[in-house]
Amino acid sequence: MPIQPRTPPGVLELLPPQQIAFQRMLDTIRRGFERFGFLPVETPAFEVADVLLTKTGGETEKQVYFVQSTGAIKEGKAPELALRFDLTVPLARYVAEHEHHLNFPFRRYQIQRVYRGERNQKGRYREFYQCDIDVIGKDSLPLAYDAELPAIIHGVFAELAFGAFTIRINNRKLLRGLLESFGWGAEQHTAVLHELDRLGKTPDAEVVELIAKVQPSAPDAAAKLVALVRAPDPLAELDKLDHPAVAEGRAELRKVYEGTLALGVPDTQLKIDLSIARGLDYYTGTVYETFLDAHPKLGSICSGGRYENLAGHYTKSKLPGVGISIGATRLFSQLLEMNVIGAQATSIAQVLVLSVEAPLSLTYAQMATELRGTGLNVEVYAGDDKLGKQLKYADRAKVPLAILLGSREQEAGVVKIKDLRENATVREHDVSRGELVAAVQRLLVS
RNA sequence: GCGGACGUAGCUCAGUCGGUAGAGCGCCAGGUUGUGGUCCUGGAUGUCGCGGGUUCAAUCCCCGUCGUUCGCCCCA
Repeated sequence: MPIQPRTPPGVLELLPPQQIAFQRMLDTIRRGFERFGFLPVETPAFEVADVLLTKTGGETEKQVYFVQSTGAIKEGKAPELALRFDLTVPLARYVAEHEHHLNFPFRRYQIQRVYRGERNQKGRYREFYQCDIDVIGKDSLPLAYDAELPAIIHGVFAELAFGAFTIRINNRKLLRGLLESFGWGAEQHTAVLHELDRLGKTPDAEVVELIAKVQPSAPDAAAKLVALVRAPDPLAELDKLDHPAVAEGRAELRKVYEGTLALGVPDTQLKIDLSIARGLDYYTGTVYETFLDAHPKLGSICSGGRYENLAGHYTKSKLPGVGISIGATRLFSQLLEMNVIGAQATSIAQVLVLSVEAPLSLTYAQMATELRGTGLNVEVYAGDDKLGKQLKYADRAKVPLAILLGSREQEAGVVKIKDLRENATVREHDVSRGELVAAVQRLLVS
């Protein structure tokens, strides 16, 4: 009895047409990152457990997969290794470990899979890709880098062409100052920011109630806070507030906003939004979220921010950074489902050489090599299946062109190029053997 | 981690008030021994998610389990 084949729950495994589309998406992201000079980094899927878990508190730890050798299991030892649950913690370890070999400000990108032991649900995977870019400074990092990241993201999503999108930016110094100006202590900030982050997903009135619940001392303050955050020009409102932290955050936010515009991001796609708080409390300054205008329900498809000290657990050096991350797996699967991403098959091969007559197989190989020599992807159909079957294969594979050469063509000194594309006006072209490559190239650009 | 819904062919789903199952699409073959995507004809495929219980008899009722899915928590 064979074992029922099945994928483990919570993974996205694709058939080739979708895999090609996904790969293209990652390629675009990679190109976008490299255009700004970021350097590639890869780290292992697993880390030494205590190194990985230093930074994290209860919530994350519950989601970590531990890796254990069979020997250690037999001895009842605690697992030494654990799978990474994001790329930021491995980056901190990487930078701390290789500090003296890196060139600061260190600009790295990393596109790899991460693992989380979550209860699986739609759009929540246990294995998924993150595409991270971060800039790490030594001792300090100019604010100009905070402005560069949205520009990179803008470039990437413009090229991905998933439709109109908006990058929303905010500043946590400003938010904290704002909460202080309300007289609220630092210990309550995280809880309030967490509720504030719901704006946009949850009705304003409800958010007011939730904040009032966390901060019951001042019931009307919650409403005032939400009104301020939702104001059409919140920075102008904040100018009226005389508070040092608010002033500092406001100045940073303005500088980042203007810096990003200067890098060519249109102001229609970059918005200051004081409701963007981000759940993660290690962000200390600028924070980002990105939304597709036509699909607000997806939530943020790309987010990040500034952190004052990346690797405090691993080194005494002060390493501030700013980074942003695209959750590629979730984004891809959701866009695929909504038909934003074309699921139509495209073949990797541009040309398929058919086997019309077995004795000519060496000629087929020669033609394929010739075509590959010009940079084309070429496949040869081996074997003596009927032509109909070979063409059916070509059709399903969505190969644009098939090459036919039998004794009939050979005697006439020609090669037949069959155009299999839907919109082809001329289906078959007889060209002389010497013109094959040129003819194929001409057909492919048409 | 908590609560609800669902689980029948490769896919989408129908069905049986309890008597071991069907459609469409897809797949394979032929019509077309040098021509795919259209058309016509024929064909194959299911331990009715898994385990247990009730029953003469369970795909159907009950319990458990696994999986999927929706909401909450959290997050990409």
